[in-house]
Amino acid sequence: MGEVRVLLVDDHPVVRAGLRAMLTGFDGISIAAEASDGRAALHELARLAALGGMPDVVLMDLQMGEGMDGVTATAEIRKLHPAPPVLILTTYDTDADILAAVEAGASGYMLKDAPPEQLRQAVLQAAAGGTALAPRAAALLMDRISNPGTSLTPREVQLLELLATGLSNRAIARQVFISEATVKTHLVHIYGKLGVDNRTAAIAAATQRRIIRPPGARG
Amino acid sequence: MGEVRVLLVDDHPVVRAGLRAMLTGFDGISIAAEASDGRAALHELARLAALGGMPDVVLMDLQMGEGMDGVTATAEIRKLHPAPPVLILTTYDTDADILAAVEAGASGYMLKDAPPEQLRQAVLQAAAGGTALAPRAAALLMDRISNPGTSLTPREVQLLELLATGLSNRAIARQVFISEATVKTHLVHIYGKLGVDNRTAAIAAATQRRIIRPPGARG
DNA sequence: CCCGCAGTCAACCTTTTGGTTGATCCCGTC
DNA sequence: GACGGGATCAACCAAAAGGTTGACTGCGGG
Repeated sequence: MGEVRVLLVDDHPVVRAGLRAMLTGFDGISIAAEASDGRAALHELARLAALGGMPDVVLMDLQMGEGMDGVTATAEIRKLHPAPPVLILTTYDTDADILAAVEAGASGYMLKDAPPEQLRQAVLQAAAGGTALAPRAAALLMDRISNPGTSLTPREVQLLELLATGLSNRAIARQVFISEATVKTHLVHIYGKLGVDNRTAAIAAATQRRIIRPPGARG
Repeated sequence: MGEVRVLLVDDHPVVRAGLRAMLTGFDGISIAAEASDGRAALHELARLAALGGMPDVVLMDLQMGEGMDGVTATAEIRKLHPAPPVLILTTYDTDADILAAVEAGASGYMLKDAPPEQLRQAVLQAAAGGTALAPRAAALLMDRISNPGTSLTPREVQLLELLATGLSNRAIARQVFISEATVKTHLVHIYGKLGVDNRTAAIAAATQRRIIRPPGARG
C-alpha cells in the first residue's frame, strides 16, 4: 500500500538528520519535507498541498529556539482543511507541555528518548488516525479526568508573573493597585497550591509546570 | 589512514542517529562507539582502550536524563591516560554550563543547533588538539579574562543555580557544605554584581543574561 | 615576599517574607 | 436567599533574608 509521508519539524539539524535516518530506514515511511520551525512548517504544508499531497503525519518538536513554537503550529495545522495528524516528539514530559499539546489538538505525544521501534509504531498509528501517547503522557491524562485538580486563579497567575520578575511584595502591590496585605494573602494561596513555602520555589515550580514563562523568555 | 574516530555520548537515540548520519557523511570522520550516558561512555573508553585504540574525540552531551552527567563524565575522562579531547555538544549556552564544561576540561563547546559544517570543523579541530567554541562560549571566556572583577565567579554561579531551584539559604548551605553566613556573603556579592537587591530579582537577571538556565529547565 | 582576591565564617541589626486569624465585599449557583 | 469562592484588607508574630563590619585562609601574580 501507500507510503506514510512525514513532515519533520525541528529546529536542530542534528535531530532532523537523526529522524530522517531513522524513519527512512523503516519500510513504509518516507520524508515528505522538513521545516525548522512552526512558520516554516505551515509554508511547507501549503506548498505540499499545492503540489497535490498533504503529508500523512506531521512530526513536531515542541521547543523551537526561534520562530513559531510547536504548540502554536499544531493549533494552526488543525485549522487546515485536509488537516494532517500532528505527532509531538519532544524532550520533556512535563504536565504543561503534554496538556498544551493535547489541547492544541495533537494526535500523540512521544519523547525523543523513545526507542526507534516505538517511534515507528507511533508514526504509523498517528498516520492511520489513531493516538500514540508516551506512558507518562497517558498517565497524566487519565489522572486529569479523574482529578479536576486545584489550579491557580487568573489573579494568582498574574501575581506569580510579577513575582518572577523580581519585584518585592510592596512593588507588586503598587503595580496592581492593591495593598501589600493582599499580595501576601495571594502568595500564601499560591504557595499552598504549588506545594512550596517560599517565593523562589514558587517561581521554580510555576516555571517547571509552565504556568508562567521563564524570566527572560527563551526557546 | 587519518580517520578521526568519534565516541558519541547522548541519551537520545534520535540525536545519536542524527550525529551518526551526519558525521559518517563527512570524509575523514567515523564513529568508534556510542554511549547513552557518562558511565557508559567510560565503559566504552575502557573497552576501546583494551582493543588498542582510544577514539580521537569524545562528542558529549551535557544534559543526560539519567546516569552520569556530561560534566562529571568529562572530568573523569580527563583523568584517563591517553585522554581523548572532549567536545561538548549541547542545547544550552548559559554561563553556568559553559563554565562547568570548561572547568571540567572540555576542548570545545558547541550547540546542537549549529549547522553541520560548523560541527564538522569543531570535531576535526578538537581531534587535532585544538579548541572549538560556539560564539557565545568564546565571548564569555574572553570577557572573563578581560574583566574578571565584574563577572560572577564559578562559585557564585553555582550558588545562583541552587538559588533558582527555590532553596533557602540554609538549604543551600547544607547542599554545598558551607555555613549559612557564607551563603549570605556570596549572595550579597551576587546581588551587587547583578545590580539587584533580592533573590528573585537575581534569578530573573541571571536567567535573562543566560548566566543560568531558567528554573525548571530540565536536562 | 607581598598583595589581591576568592572563599570561608561570625556577630549584629534592619527589612522583608511567611503564616495565621478574621473580616468585608461581590458574584455566581443551588 | 443562603452558600461558596475569589478578591480585598488589617494586625500580629515568627522566621528568613538583606546588609554591614571585620577577620581568617589559601593561592597565584608581580
